[in-house]
Amino acid sequence: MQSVDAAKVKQVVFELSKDSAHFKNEERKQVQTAARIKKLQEQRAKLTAAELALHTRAMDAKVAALRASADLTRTWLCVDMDAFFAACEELDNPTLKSKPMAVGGIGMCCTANYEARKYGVRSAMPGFIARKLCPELVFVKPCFEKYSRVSAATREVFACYDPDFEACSLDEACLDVTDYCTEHGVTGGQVAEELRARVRERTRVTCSCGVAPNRLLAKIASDMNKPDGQIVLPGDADAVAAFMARLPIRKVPGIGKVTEQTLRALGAGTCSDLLALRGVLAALCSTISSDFFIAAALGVGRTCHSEMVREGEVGRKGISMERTFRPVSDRAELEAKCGELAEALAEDMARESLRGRTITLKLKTSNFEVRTRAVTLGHYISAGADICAEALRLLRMELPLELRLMGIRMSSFFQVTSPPPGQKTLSGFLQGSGNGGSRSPPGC
DNA sequence: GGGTAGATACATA
DNA sequence: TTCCATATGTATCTACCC
Repeated sequence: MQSVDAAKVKQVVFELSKDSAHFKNEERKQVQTAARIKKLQEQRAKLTAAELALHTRAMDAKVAALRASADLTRTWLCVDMDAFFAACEELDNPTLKSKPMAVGGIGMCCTANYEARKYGVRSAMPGFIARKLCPELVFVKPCFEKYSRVSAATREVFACYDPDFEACSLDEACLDVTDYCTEHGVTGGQVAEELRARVRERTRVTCSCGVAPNRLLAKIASDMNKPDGQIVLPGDADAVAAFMARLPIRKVPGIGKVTEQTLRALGAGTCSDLLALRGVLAALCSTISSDFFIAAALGVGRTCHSEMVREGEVGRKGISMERTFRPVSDRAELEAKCGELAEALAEDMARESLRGRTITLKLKTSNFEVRTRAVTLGHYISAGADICAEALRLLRMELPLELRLMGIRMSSFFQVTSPPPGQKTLSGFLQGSGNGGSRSPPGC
C-alpha cells in the first residue's frame, strides 16, 4: 500500500493542533508523565546492587515457573475484521470503495477505509485533521445497527469453530479451536483459512487472523498481516521465544502510550529488553505490573476461556453515558444537560433491569481537564429523576465552570431480575483487553 | 491494618 | 462552516472508618 510520508502527516497534525486547548492539555499531561518517569529513574539510581540482585533472583524464579507451566498444546485463533465499520458502509454503497472514506464526522473518525489510510487518515483522528490530510475525504455517519447485524453474521461463523468463543467487540473475537482441530484433523492455519473464507462469503467483508497457542499471542499475531491475511505462530517454545524477543513492547495488549514511554525511559523497547530489566521492574513497579510485564514478554497468555458470568449474577460493573458539546457555562443549560443524561441513562438501565447506588459525574472543562465526582448512596436507585437529583447535587458543587463534556456513570449494582437464559452477559467480552489472564497494568 | 469509597490515570475498540 | 468521541474496565493512591 503506497502511503504518504509519515513525517509529513505528523507535521500536518502538529500544525493543526498546536494552538488548540486539546494540545495544551496534552502538554500538561506530558509534563506529569515526565515527572513520574523522573521519579522512577531517581528510585532506580538509588537501588543498590544487592537489592537489584535480590529482585532479579525473585523474578528468575517467576520466569522459570512461567516457562515450566506454559501450555503450548492449545490452538487459539483471534479474528479481527478489516476496517470493519468502513467495510460495512461499503457493502451498502460500493462506490465508496474507490474513494477515501471515514466513518464518523468532523469531530472524530471511527474508522477509515484503506483508501483513506493512504493519506494518513486513522481511526480516532479528529475529522478536521483527516480532511486536511485528505481534502476529498468522504464522511459517512456511523450506523451501529448495521455493524451489529454484520457482526452477528460473523459470530454465527465463529460459533461453528468454538461455541464458547469470546467476542471482544463488534469486530473482534477470540476462539479456542483446539477441539475443532482435533475432531476434524486440521491445523490452526487451515481453520483460519476456512473461517476467513466463510466470513467473507457470508458477509462480503474480509478479516485477518492470528493463530497461536494462547489468546495473547493470537491477538498480537492477528494484527501482523492485515488486511485479509493470517499469521500462524506454532506451539513451539523456541518459536514463541523468538517471536516475542523482537516484539516492540507497544504491541503487547495492555501496554499503551504512557506505559510504553515509561518503559522506554527505563531502557525497554522490546520484550527481550523487558526480560533483561526484570529486576528493575520488580523493584520499581507494583507486583501486578511487573508480573504482567514478564508474563507478556514471555508470551504467556490465557489458554482457556474465562469463567462465564453465571445466570442471575450482575455481569457488568458500570453503565455510563457522556456527551460532548460546544463549551457551555450557563448554569441552567448545564443543569438541563444533566437532566437529559440522567433520563437517557435511566432508560439504558431499565433495559437491563439495573439498579445502582454509586453515581459518578464526569466533567470535562473547555480546557480538556477532566474531573469526576462520586457519591455512594445507602439505597439503590434507577429512576431518571433520582439519578438526576444526585448528579445535580454533585454538579452544583463544581459550578461555575465552562464545560465541553458531561457524563454520568452508575455502578454498584443490584440486579432485579436474571438476564435471559443462555445469554452471555457482557462482562469481560466488551472490553477484551486480552492480556493473558492478568489485568492491564498501569504505568510503573 | 484491612475494607470501602473517591479521584484520577491508563487502556481498549 | 465544521476544530480531538464514547463506553467500559482495571489499577493505584489517598483518606477515612472501625
